[in-house]
Amino acid sequence: MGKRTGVLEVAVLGLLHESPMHGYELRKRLNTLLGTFRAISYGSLYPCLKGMLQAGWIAEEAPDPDVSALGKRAKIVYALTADGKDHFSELLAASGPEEWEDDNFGVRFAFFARTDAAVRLRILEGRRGRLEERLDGFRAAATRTRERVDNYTLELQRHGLESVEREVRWLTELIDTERAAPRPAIPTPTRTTSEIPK
Amino acid sequence: MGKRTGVLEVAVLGLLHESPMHGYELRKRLNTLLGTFRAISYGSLYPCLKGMLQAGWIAEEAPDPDVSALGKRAKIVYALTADGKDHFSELLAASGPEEWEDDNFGVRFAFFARTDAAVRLRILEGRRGRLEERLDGFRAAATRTRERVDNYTLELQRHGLESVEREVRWLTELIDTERAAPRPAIPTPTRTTSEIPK
DNA sequence: GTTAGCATGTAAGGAGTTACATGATTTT
DNA sequence: AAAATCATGTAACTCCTTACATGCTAAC
Repeated sequence: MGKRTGVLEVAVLGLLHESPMHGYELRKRLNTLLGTFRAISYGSLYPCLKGMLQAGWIAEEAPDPDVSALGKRAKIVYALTADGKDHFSELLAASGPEEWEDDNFGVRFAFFARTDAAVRLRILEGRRGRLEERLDGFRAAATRTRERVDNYTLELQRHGLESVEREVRWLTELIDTERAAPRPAIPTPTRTTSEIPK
Repeated sequence: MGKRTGVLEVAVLGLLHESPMHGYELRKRLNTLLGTFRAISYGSLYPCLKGMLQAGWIAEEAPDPDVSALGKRAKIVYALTADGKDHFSELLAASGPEEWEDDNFGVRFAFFARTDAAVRLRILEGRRGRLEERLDGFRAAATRTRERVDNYTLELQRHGLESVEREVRWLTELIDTERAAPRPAIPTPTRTTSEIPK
């Protein structure tokens, strides 16, 4: 299935890969993972979980018997299935142009520890290339529009340019480090999924 | 009407405020204005123009008679109406929390030259405050999650933190400059709209 | 004369948001 | 006993994108 995989799905898979969790907690972890800016809402998360359940990538864990015995409503804890683990691995193996677009890059980088070293490198270089293209476009536009534009617009463009240049330098450092000492991807999740069959 | 005004609409109004333009050109100017990253597509722009026409903020200029005489299809050139000019002024007068959110801030800043000095200052300070909150959240999360997180995630967060700190310094410089020498908003468009009644 | 770029659009859909609705549990 | 925050969801909507469709015009 060519299901267009959004940032959210990857992030959820990645977090559940570490350990099972319920929706509310997932959302909090998601927001620190994605940087506080991308504030995921429940209106996005729960439908997403629903879809992933149907796809068979995650499953509800058996409710805690201690809690159920007390007549309390147990939290719905989700865990990765074997299929979900496979699916996540496939996603982490991808290194096409989409992986270094603004939105995707963040999530992909966040799970680099589990990503193959060669894929890591390709994504870092891809992103750097993308940003360098952007710099070229910027600078070309700057010489074209010079004088026709007020100081504020100019200042905004200058700041934007510097931000991108800074990110390029950051990427270069990372690439150099990767090349000097390529670390293998960490192989196993902290928890096996064998107990939760599809 | 509480019509939720998107980035696109503000940007179009602002550009047409400088001079009338047709859609294709507008899109190019839009993309350099918004920074090459936010690549507006025709599928967004033309429906947006359509809506703005209906709202009465813009109007089609009379086609160039020289071109029409040759039997060629004239370009559709849009210009601000008096209503559109008013509407744009109202938008530029807004300085609420929405104005310093990531998406809006860029456009608002781009048109600072036409924005009232006091409003400018409030937006800059509002944004800085917003980013500082974000820094606090970041750092709190960092101390909470320390050690529970791998090096890549850590590195991503570190870089994000530094980027935000950098933007805060930038804003502080701008605010200081504004306070030292507050410049009045430039008052008139380069072209009056009196010739294009609603 | 064909490729590249100019110019205008529409239809379908994606990835999320806001606002709403509900109720349990913990803290003050 | 009130307020906060934990916890789970749904419905409607927004803003924008992709992919498509069409044709003109300049450059090589």
